[in-house]
Amino acid sequence: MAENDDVLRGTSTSSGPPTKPSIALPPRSSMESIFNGGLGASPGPMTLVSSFFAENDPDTDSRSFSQLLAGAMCSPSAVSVSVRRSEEMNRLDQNRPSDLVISSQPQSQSSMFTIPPGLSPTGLLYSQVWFSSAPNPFGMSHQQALEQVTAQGSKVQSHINMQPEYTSSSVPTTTLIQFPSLSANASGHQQMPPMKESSEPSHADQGFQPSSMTVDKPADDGYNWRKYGQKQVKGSDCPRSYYKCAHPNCPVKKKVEHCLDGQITEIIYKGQHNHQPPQPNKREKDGGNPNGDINYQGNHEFVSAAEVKISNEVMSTYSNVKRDHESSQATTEHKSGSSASEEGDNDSRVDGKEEDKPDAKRRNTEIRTSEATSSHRTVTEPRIIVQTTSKVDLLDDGYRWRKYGQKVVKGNPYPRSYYKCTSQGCTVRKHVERAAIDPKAVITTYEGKHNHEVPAARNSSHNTAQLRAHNGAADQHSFDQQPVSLLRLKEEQIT
DNA sequence: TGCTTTTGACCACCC
DNA sequence: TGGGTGGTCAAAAGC
Repeated sequence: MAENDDVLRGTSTSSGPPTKPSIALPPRSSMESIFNGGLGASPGPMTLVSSFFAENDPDTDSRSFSQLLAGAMCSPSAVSVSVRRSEEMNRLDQNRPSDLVISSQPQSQSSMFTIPPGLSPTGLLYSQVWFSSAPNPFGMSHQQALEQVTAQGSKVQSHINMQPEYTSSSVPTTTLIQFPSLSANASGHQQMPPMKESSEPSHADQGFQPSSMTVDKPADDGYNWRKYGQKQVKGSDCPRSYYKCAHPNCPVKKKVEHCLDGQITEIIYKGQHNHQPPQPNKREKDGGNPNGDINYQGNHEFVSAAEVKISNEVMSTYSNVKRDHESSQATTEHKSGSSASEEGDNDSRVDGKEEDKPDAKRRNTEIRTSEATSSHRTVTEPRIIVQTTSKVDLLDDGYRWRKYGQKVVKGNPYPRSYYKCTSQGCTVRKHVERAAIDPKAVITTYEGKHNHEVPAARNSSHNTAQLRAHNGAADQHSFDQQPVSLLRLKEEQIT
């Protein structure tokens, strides 16, 4: 999908042939299969980042993280451009989520990527939807790309700031998977009509549009569920259905909110399966899951399999087009590159990793899939959040944050942390993560826009600068009062 | 006939 | 303490 490539580079379609990236990339690893699964040829947003680097500066190794970012941001079309979802971008490609923004923030210490509302770095890392249409010229997973990026950043020793919240001691109690939207309706960007889960043939030339899931049975995540209740949730048009895992003695429940049009707006899993997912057919055993996109990735625990399943479901919805045309290729890749995600392997890794998890995490796990806002009804990317005990933290951007989640991602020994602004009525969230390779490289994602002033006690100049960068970008992108996410790649100082 | 879904009612928790 | 809300139960209905 050349159009996507153009979008990713922030260039127009009129630009010349892409320069071959020269960035040195790590070889593909088994971990990669987590992110590319059957879509193995899919570059993710972080691949995009590395692509930026490479494209604009072949000599990436000699440059700092910031320089790399700056270089990336200073690509001909990206310089000081808040691209947003614009008509121009619409022209470039109507088939991609519209809100991916790559912008330069001159006033910021850090370059920023503005990512679609609700799309967290995790979402980016897991993103396989619309990026999946483009071939991955690097054979690089999103996580690897992130690592690559941050590894570059690690070479720079300036202003490294380790945030004290990065601890692995938090006891997660709840896992959420959210499907924030990638596409804003407010802009009038067209949406696909709700797609049936996987049965309807698709054609790429019809224009692939991401869409929320429409399912006859909610979230076929590999387990069998029995509906035991339904309620109309106040303040929502979407009734909420309650399901229990049909497996005997399995405590897992899930709540599914779906609108009248059938679109699932939220899926919340609670608890953890004490059994293996049923294996209705041999497709998965053969190394290809029913959808051919993502296999079980065997991530620590059963619920992780469910996460992948959910991701799988969504991806399968979105990748119908791709699958129709690339099924043979995908199958080949599955067999060769994703064998680690076959169920057998999954089982062993589930058991093995399980031992490394805090018990509390295994006790109560909840997975949520949702769209970020009611006005963003289109695509969804899995965002994985592990809720932990509530904790109020002061992070160095001046605002008061309450840590509400943390997630350890496979391949990254450092947890991701999730914070909410503690100000009354403020919905801004912050997502902080460290790179797997270099913990000094930190990615902070702000989601939303503060509706209040910085708490005075924390309103230092340094913080103000960061804040300005944050809110400045937010202002820049908070069109239509939609939530925005700012993915900040920055270097912080270890204290 | 048995399983699943629907739906009203009840219960518990939180503010 | 009471009302509101979410979660669950269980009988009825549907398949």
